[in-house]
Amino acid sequence: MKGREFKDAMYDGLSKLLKALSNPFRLEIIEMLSQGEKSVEGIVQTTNLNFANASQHLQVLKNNNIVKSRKEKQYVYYSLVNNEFLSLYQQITKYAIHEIAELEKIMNRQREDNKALNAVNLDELETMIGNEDVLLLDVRPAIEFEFGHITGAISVPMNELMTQLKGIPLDKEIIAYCRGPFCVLADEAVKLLNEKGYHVRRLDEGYPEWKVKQLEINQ
Amino acid sequence: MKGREFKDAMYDGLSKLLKALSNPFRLEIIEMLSQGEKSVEGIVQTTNLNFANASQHLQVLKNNNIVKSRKEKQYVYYSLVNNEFLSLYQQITKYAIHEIAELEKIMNRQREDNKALNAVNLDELETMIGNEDVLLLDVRPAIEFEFGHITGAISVPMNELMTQLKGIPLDKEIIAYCRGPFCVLADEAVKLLNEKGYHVRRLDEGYPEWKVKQLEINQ
DNA sequence: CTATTATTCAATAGATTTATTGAATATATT
DNA sequence: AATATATTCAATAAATCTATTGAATAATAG
Repeated sequence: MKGREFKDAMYDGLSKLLKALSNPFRLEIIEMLSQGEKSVEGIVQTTNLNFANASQHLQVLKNNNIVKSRKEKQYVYYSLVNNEFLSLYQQITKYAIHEIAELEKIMNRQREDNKALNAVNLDELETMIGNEDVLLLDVRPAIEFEFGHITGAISVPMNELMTQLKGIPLDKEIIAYCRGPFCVLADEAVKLLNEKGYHVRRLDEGYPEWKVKQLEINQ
Repeated sequence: MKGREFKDAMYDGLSKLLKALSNPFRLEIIEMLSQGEKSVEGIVQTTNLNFANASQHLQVLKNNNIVKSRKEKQYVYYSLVNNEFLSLYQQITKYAIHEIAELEKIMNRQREDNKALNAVNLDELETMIGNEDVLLLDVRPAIEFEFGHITGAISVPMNELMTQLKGIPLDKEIIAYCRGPFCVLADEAVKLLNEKGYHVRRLDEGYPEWKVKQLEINQ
């Protein structure tokens, strides 16, 4: 293989990976799968995609080694191929949030609207964990909490927050978190709890980011 | 802005960045610009693109805040927008090389063909720098060496290697490097020098990777 | 002022990507 | 066996991306 052919082959392969990532729906699917495996139906429920379309996007991700699948009964469960990919995805989103001015602006407006501007970051969270006066609140759906959650968190899914208010102490500092920086569940939780008089902030990232950070610490 | 609109806006913005990156020629342009600024003609010379096409790809990169340009006389000089982007690009390529089996295979074959399999990595290089018996050889074009090079390296552009052989000592361990992991200049240098009896290996990455590593160390 | 060089613009055809639709397949339930 | 459910497949039209071509612009040199 001549030098030119080699370069072409490498850039071709790299661009195929990036092409597979360069679609907003597929990015959203990746975020969903970074919470744990999901059936196609699970994907359909939390995105605006129909079955055939979701399946098609999942094929693209699978053909590019971004997700893998296993079949159980009539269901096909998809999940991210490994933590290395998850880490790469997070590095890309982190860059986008901090270096693309337009995205930074949109994000600030979203957080402002939901009184979630003074978010806690993962480093700050670390110093707070174990503190008796801090309550870590996971507002994702229960199934995602079961697949994995930040140590010490309690699960109160966003759609049950109103009915479970009595279980949440008014005198603690509450940190709400969800799927990641693009997830709005924690924003909604902050807004709602704030109006009820709670002292609450959101984590600026989510469970998958915490998980990757733990992996890096323990390696 | 409703939660759904927010998510859509963020994933849209992120996918636009990735779309701008998902073209093999644009990736090659990025690698060229990570050596320092270049005029459109400079890009045309080292890629297989014609002027209009190169200019078009450069516009795409510019519109997505990946490169910036300045005009001097009749020339337009393009460069990467900042080191944060350079670092992201390198993280993506690093993932591709190590986690995409097909690319890893192609790369190993390329290195095997050019006797460059036992490459030195940046950590190993660090322990060798300053050693009197090690000669660090930059085989990129002279202009790229001038824009920046690894401390202590000497410049012998690949196309002058044959004529400058007498200046290269036979008794030293030689480490050749060039633009990065996809660059074949160092492979060719290893092959040529090897056949002439030199003790030579290549750096598995290139000058831009060394530069980003220095930035991280000094921050 | 004219010619030359570097770059961009504009138009277009071909290739690729995507959403939609309806049918096909596979597994479980009755 | 018949039905229901979950998923994939196949075909297609619309949208987008890309390379090519030739013209337009801008700066310099003669």
